[in-house]
Amino acid sequence: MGSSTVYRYFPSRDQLLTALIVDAYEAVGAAAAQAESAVSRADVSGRWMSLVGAVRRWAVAHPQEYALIFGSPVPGYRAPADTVDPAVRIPLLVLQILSDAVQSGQVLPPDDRPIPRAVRADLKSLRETVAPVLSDQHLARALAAWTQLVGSIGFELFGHLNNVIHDYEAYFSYQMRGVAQNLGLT
Amino acid sequence: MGSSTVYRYFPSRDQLLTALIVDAYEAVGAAAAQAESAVSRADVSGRWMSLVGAVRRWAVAHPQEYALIFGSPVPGYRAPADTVDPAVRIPLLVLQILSDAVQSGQVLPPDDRPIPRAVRADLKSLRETVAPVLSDQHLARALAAWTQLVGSIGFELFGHLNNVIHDYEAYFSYQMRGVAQNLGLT
DNA sequence: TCTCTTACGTGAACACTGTTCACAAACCTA
DNA sequence: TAGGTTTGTGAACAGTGTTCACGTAAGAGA
Repeated sequence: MGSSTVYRYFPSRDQLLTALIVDAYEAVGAAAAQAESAVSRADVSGRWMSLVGAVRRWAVAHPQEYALIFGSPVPGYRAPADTVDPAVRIPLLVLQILSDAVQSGQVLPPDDRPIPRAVRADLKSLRETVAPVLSDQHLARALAAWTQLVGSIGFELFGHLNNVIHDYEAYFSYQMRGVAQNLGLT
Repeated sequence: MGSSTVYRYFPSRDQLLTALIVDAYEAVGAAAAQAESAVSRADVSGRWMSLVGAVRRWAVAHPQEYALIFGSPVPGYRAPADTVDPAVRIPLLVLQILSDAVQSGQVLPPDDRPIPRAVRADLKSLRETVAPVLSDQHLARALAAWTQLVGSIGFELFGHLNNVIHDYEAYFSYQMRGVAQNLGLT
C-alpha cells in the first residue's frame, strides 16, 4: 500500500494521529480494566497490582504506542477533546480502587499535611466530578500514584535505568507495592 | 546560516544530537546542583525541595530540551557512553542528600518490606559504586523519588493534567514535599 | 449478465527536510 | 602581501509528507 493511500481514510495527519492516540489509550485502558476486573473487589491492593502489571506489560509490548501517548508530544499537534475520555480511563480506575478502599475501610488514614489553597480548589473540582468519597489527601495520593506508574514505565522504556536495574519486572513490582502502601491500601 | 553549515561542526546527525543531549543534561544538572548547594547542608529536606524546584523551573523554561532528555527517545538514535556522566548528575545529588540525611540521623528508619533477590543484586551494585551508606530500602526510595520527580514534570509539560491542575507550581511543591516525607527526610 | 456507482489504491507531482559536496569568502599568520 | 586554514553558501540528491487525477475493483440493481 502506498503511503498516499492513508489520506483516503484520514483527512489529515492530525486526524490520523488522533485516531492512533485514541486507539492506544483504548488498548492500554482495556488491558488495565480487564486485569483489574479479574481480581476480587475486596482485594484493593491486588486490584492495584493487577492494573499496574497489565499497563506495564502493554507498554513493553507496544513501546511506540506508549511513547505516543505518554512520551514527548508530537510537534505541531494539539490533542482534540476526543482524546480525553480514553485518556482518563486508567486514572479513573485508580480513583475507583482508592474509593472502594475508603468505603470498605481498607485504607489507612491519610496524613494531615496542609494542602495549598490553589491545589485544594483543583482537588475539589476533581472530587465533585469523579470521586466524591475521596478526601483531598486521597486525591493527591492517587495522582501521585498515577504519576509514579507512568514515570516508572517511562524510565524502563526510555532507558533511564539501563545498567542500573536489570530485572525491571521485579523492580517495578517492588516499587508498585510501595506505591500501594503510600496510597494507604492495606 | 544555512542548515548545511551544521555539518561543518558535527560530523553526523547523531553526534549533533549527542551534543544537544549532553548540553541539556549539563544545564539542568548545573541548575539543580547550584540550587541544592545554596541550602544549608544540615537542611536535607530543604536541599531536596530546592533541587526539585530548580529542575522544574529549568524544564518549564526549556521544554524541548527537557523532552529531548526525558521524553520519547529519538528514533534511530542510540545514546553513546558520553551521555551517562551528565545524565546521572541529578540522581547522584538525590543519593547524596539521602546519604547525608542518613549519616546525620535525620532520616526515619525505612520499612522492612522484603526486596526481591534480583533487585537486591542491582541495588548492591548501585550502593557499592555510588552510595555506600544507603540501605537497599533507601536506595529504592531514592530511585522512586527520582522517578516521581521526572514523572511529575513530564505530566506538567506533556499536558497530562491539563484542566485538572491549574496552579502546577503549588501542586508540584505539595507533591514533592510528600516525596520528601516518603524518602524519610525530616 | 450488463452497467452504473462507489470504494479503493496507484503513481506522478510538489514541497519540505536532511545530507553531501564543491566552491568562495573571510580570517589568521608569517 | 601571500599561503593556508576556517567558515559559510548554494546546488544537488535522497527521503518523506501531502495532494491529486486517474484507473481498477467491487457491489447493487436492472
